[in-house]
Amino acid sequence: MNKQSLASQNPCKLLVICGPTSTGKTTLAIDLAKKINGEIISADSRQVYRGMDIGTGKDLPKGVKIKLPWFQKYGYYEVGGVKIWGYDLADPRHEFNVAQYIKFAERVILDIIKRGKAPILVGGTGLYIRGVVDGIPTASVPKNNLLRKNLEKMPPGELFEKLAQMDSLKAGQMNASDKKNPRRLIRAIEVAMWKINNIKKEKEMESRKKDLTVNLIGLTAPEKLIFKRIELRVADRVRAGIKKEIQDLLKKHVTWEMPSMSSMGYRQWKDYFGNGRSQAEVVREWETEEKKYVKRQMVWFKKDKRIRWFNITSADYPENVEKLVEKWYSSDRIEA
RNA sequence: GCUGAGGUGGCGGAGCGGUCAAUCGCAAGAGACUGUAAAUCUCUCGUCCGGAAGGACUACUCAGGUUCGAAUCCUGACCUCAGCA
Repeated sequence: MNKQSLASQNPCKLLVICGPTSTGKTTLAIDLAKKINGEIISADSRQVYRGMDIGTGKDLPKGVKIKLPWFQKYGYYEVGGVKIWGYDLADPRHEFNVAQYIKFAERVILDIIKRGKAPILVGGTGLYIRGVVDGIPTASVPKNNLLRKNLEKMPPGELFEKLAQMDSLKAGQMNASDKKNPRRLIRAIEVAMWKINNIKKEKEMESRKKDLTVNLIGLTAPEKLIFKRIELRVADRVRAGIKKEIQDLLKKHVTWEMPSMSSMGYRQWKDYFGNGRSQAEVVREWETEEKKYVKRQMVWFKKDKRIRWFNITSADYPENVEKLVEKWYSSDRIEA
């Protein structure tokens, strides 16, 4: 089979811009979108929550409101004439997960392509990007609250034993770290159990295939610079009113235990409200957490060899990205 | 100046005669990740050799002392904090 025919089988092109936090992914994406007639889909596990704007860095210009087409339950923001999807998908009182995200993203991407525009997936949540780009076969296996509750208190060793009995293959694949990770073990058991009860569906699940050609672009910078930016950004967010944002959330019955509130820039304030923790301390910890997060992100992204990295300290990086992207869009060739 | 408490690894903080290179937490470094992913989890963490087992060395403010043996007991010096002046 030659390249031409492969290309015709894969008409959908998805540009991905990823990388650690505060490298200017969205800014770059907006500029690119203007040039290639694109629309942005945010791949960010926190920006999906409504009312969590300052802390998650949605960076929306003042007064911009979400636009909700009457026939859809999700909408977009328009920044500089560019549509951004993927914000405000969920109520912060509810939990949100990759499966929901994938479903959402696939629908929007398809819609964007149908309208003749170029989808640009932008974000720092590696798992969400992977979900869209490569798919996660077990993502559709629903959670089982009763099971989770029952297993909650079980020590990792016992959980592992249980998993080994139900799905020895999966158990064998688990690495040393995950064998001690209760959350992962419980999910694995959940999946194993579901498979036992849904043998037919499992086959269907595996046969689903992606019909996308992707181009992954990563933005980086020297760690020092990223850290500096983080400090500035945290200070900005305090100034912009993160405290009020949190108070508003609390008023709307969002509580500290909810997954949404485990976000950086939120959870650190818990003891500030009530336990007399100082703002300086909150800010310090917030900065530290952001820095640790950058490292985790890099560990994740580094492993994906498809990503082409651009250092944002080189003055001509936007041009270089642009050139690459334009070339990619104009060719039918599939990227390796 | 007096009285009380205390000085332990980058920080917080255990240990209170031997099993202590020193529980634990944080920070730091490395890494994992297939429905919570900004989440969760793992490993390393005095120095040197070793993949590890292990070994060598230097350590619990400083200086002496008691003891077979001291981070742990005694004396003094320096410093910190709290209360009284």
